[in-house]
Amino acid sequence: MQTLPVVNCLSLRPMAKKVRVRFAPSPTGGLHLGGVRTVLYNYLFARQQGGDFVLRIEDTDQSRYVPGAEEYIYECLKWCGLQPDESPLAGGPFAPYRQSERKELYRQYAEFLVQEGKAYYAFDRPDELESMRERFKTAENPSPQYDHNIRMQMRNSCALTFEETQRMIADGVPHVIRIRMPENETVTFTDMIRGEVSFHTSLVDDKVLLKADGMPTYHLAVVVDDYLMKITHAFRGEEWLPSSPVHILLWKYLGWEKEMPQWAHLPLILKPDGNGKLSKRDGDRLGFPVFAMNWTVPGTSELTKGFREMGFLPEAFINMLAMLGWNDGTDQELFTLDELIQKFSIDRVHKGGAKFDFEKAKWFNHEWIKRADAGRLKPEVKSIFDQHGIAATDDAQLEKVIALVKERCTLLPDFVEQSRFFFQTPQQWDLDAIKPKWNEAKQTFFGDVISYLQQQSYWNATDLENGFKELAAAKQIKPGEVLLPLRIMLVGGKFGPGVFEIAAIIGKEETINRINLVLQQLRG
RNA sequence: GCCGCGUUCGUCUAAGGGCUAGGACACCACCCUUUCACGGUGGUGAUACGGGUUCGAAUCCCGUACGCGGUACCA
Repeated sequence: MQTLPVVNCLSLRPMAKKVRVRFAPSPTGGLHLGGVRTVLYNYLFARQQGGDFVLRIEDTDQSRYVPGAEEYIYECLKWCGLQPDESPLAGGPFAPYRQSERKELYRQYAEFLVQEGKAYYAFDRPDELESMRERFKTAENPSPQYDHNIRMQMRNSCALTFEETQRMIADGVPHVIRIRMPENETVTFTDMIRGEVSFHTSLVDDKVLLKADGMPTYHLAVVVDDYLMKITHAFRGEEWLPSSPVHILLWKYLGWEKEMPQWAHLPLILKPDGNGKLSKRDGDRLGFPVFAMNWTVPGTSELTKGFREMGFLPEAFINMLAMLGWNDGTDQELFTLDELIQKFSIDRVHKGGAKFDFEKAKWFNHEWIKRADAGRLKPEVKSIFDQHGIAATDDAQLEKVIALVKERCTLLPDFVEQSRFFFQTPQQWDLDAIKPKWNEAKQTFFGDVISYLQQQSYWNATDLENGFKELAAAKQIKPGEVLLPLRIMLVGGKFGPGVFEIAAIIGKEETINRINLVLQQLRG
């Protein structure tokens, strides 16, 4: 008997290449919303496919090195719960994961391309490049490229003789290696999000592959490292789409075409007003965060606020980001990370850019706070209380308070305003809300309330409420007339959970104390 | 300029040739609530434009407009 075909299929499954994705930021500053979303999509895909998620640091531009930026990235990923399987910090089978530490590795590939005639040495100095651009600049072509049209007019190994080239290299003349873009080819590939995309090579410039300082550019490094690290799927921002033909040609020229990852160019996150990519500036201007966490430019006091410090829950932050450009096809908007892993699919990623809406972001956070149980919220709330000098020593009581006020909190710091009066006697009261309707009868009534409360041995919300209302009825006062004053006395303002819940928590002594305090002020 | 990618309520989006184009945020109104919230009900509000193809187009094709991205020895 032959094996059933379906069994054959299954047995072939494990042979399929293991999914490996990477997030490859350059450590130049805070981690932007869009960056975190790229991490997220990478992570979701990797987890769903049982693959690996790699963090690779693209620090090939030494002039843009910013101390602390790399640590900041680790911290962000940790906060978001999107930890890489391999990274400079965690190590892994393909170390090093920092491109600056892989510097020596890239040159051989660039030299190989030169030998193959797919790349060439170029000796042009920066000022020569600039004057070239000046010289060829016209109204129709405001930014001339270093391409096949002008290649032969520059100082490079295409235009110079073999001997001249060799001599200059021997003399140590600084040079770069550029890719030699073909003059008349069409590069076509299938993007997982956009479908078939094609470019004509005559319109793409001879990009620098290896810089004069020996460092690769992004173009070379991304191809070499994705190959060496066995990356199977490459997710990146849409801004990379125009240079994708260079990368695809590189995969081909290096002889790795069969190993090339599948590409997915993610839509951009746009500023809420007007158009354009969302930038740190927009956040400052409009008053919302753009970075995941606070970021201070080293050596300055220039602080950019982050979502974490502004009081977002990581669950909400991730959820919100996931929905910016993706949905599962149903009306569901609230997803846990596990649900996202289960349901994420690249073909449901939207093609167009999405304007960032801070109001919606806050809504996600509010929903997550409402859903979270008090225990989950406790560490965050405690730390915020610490910052505001609120001492919550009794854990059980703190949890009660959190449960009572969380539906009124959109951002974590809202817990301060919403629950300070549980722990501290109000310093100010909204007396204007009581005064207009205040009279002798009410003054007397609250005196009676105090005597009543003093006699109570039971102290819970239900009994207090019943007792208070009975007393009011006995004194011929409508509960509605005295409930608001009572609230102001206990809370200080017109907000907060049920008054008797509050009285139950702050206790007999403090309740009476607060009533007294306000009564005195009302008398004076 | 050139190249590429986009375009459904103000915003995020659903609808992959067939209903009054659905949901969410925000906004407004009402209900609940003797505070504030939560919750509930309802409302305003969109297929950029022009041509095709088709019995029928938000959906497929072409063009235009608009937006964005790229056009660095930055990523």
